Amino acid sequence: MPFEDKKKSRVTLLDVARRANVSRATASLVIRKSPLVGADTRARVEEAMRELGYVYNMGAARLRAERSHTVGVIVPNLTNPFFAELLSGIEAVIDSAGMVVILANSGDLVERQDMVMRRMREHGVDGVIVCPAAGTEPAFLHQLAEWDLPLVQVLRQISEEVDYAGADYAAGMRQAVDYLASLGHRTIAFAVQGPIHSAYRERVEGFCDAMQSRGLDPNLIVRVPTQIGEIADAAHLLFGQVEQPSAVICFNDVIALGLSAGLYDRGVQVGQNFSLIGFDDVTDAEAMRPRLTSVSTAPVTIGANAARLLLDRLADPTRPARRVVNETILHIRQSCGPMAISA
Amino acid sequence: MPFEDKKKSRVTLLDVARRANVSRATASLVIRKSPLVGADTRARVEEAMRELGYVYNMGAARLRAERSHTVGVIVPNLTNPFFAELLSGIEAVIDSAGMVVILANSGDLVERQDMVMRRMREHGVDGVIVCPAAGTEPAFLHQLAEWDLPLVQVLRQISEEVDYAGADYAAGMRQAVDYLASLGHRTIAFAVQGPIHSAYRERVEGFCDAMQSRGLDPNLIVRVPTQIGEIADAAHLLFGQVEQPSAVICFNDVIALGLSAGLYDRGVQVGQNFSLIGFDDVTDAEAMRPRLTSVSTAPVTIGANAARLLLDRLADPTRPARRVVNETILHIRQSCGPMAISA
DNA sequence: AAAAGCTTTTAGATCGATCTAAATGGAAAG
DNA sequence: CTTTCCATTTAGATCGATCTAAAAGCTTTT
Repeated sequence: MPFEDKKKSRVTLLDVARRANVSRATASLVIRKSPLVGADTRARVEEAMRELGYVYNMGAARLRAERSHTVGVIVPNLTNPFFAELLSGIEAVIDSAGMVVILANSGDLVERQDMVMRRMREHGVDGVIVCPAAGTEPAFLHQLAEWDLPLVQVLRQISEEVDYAGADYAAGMRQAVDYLASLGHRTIAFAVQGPIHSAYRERVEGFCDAMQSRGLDPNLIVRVPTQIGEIADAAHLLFGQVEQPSAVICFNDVIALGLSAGLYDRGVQVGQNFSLIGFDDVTDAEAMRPRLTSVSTAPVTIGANAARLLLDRLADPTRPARRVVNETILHIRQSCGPMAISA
Repeated sequence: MPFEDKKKSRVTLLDVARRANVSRATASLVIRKSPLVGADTRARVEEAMRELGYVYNMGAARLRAERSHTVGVIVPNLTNPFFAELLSGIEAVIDSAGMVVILANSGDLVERQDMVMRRMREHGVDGVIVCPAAGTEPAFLHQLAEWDLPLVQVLRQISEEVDYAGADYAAGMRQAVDYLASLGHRTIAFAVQGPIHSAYRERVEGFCDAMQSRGLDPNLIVRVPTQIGEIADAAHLLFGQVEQPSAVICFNDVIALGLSAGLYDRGVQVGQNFSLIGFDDVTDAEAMRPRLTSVSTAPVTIGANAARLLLDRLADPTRPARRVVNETILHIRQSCGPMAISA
């Protein structure tokens, strides 16, 4: 065998084929688990691969086959534990499909999102899962369609005609309002934060609808700072109002954590004379005191759903768009109490 | 121009070259910003690229050039916000170097780590940043070296002869012990958790050394559950001891959060008659009540350091291994008080 | 005017797989 | 014994870039 390992060069499929006394084409069929190849030949090739320490070269394969086994994931903010959980769900499903995740952070900026999108195309991803940056235009999605790059929207939606995985935020808000109302609360505030996007609007609308359908005033919406350390200090905003709320629903658990601390600072007993509900039900909710009652949106599940949507679409690019909207669950703990006590 | 856009096929460099009346080779030089090409020619080619909507094909380039502009990142657990912040630091630096991150989760399992590593090789990553799974053997690193795949260890180290980015955990422990000692505490517990790895050992050893050098007993080490919800219930472990501790240092902030809740449940006033110090200084530390005094390890910075180490190594594979060990900072807030009050 | 020395451009081979279309070999059918 | 059919196997073109070594244009020197 003159051509064994000349120098330091990579072991190629041709090397394997030679060693197994078959053609390059046959060796290729073995790798791809084609049923065409005979059992003994297959064994011989696999043996050769093992002996030579062969490593498949995706790059070369992709060039010819037009599939990269690669999925782009674009999130607006990695630092937020919520997105980390989402990512974890995506990664698990993509990985078990034998593909890999190429990760990018848009910083919730459309320009960066465009840049990152371009880079994904350059790397030839088979599809992308995107949580669209606030302010993303529908044109963005049309562009992608024109490039025929399969896309799944996650958590936020720009268009109804494109696959989407998220949670039923409006229903979650209704659950929160219903629960507080059942405890006798009539004046309920809503603490919001951050950039405006579909998930933001769904929550606000969900809150307003739920309040109005019970004949309650839905206008007690207060914006709190983005910086986590400053949220506590914003608790006073709850008390400058014309009508004094006895409860507050938070846009997410980060706000809930901050306001809980701020209320504590003011000597308000959360769960006793003031009620507080979070949104997302992150793991910390269980570790807080009082334990946080929160609407669970199960980010890991949403991520897994998004990944499955993309895999399905890759399998059949012509299938109609689907929307997988996860049910939310109100996780009741200790941060709410009956209105009677608040009086 | 007969060959414009035949069907739906991708615009190739050859198309661009034809449109600009140059050769494929010249067009290639333009893309790679070679100084060899004349200014007018460059302009013409760039114009053609724009007109045709050309997208660079990394896959093809990589095949020939043996560089994929791709970096593998392997973390043991995406769900942990600490790793999410780390990832964020890595991504930012890798991105600004014009490369992309391929992400994988080892689940802190060596077998999965091997699998994932193989996949990274198949995708032809230029290098990897790994937080090694607990129980990773030095052989793993030698293997990588043999494959000459550049690697940077992050947060945990298996070998001293390979690039490493982390924090000075031992010094951080000393800061915590020193601070508590300065407040008069003599009996200090250490609450630990999770799999055993270098970062674990460094913290434990740092704690023991710091205690011993002050003549204090370093044997009050208690293991708490991994599940965040169960940590609070484990607070009783602090009180079953022969000698009653007046303070506890936590392996990380998750434990601190849990124990803080557990102590609250038992009516212990953290910061008044019991002191508690966290480790990592995650953003939540500021939002807790009492605000958590914690040793900051700055995961985003560590991630950025790791990414820079890898970029440097890619630039010069022969350079000697470096270790970038970040200083920790004790962030004093409210969760500790003087021993006098505890009495 | 020829030679030498630049700068700029290019043809053609190459990377390592996949794909197409055809060849091969053996068993079954005529 | 030839023909047909099926299961395997294969040669050679191909994907879209980069690389090498040489050619083509210029200017400057002799």
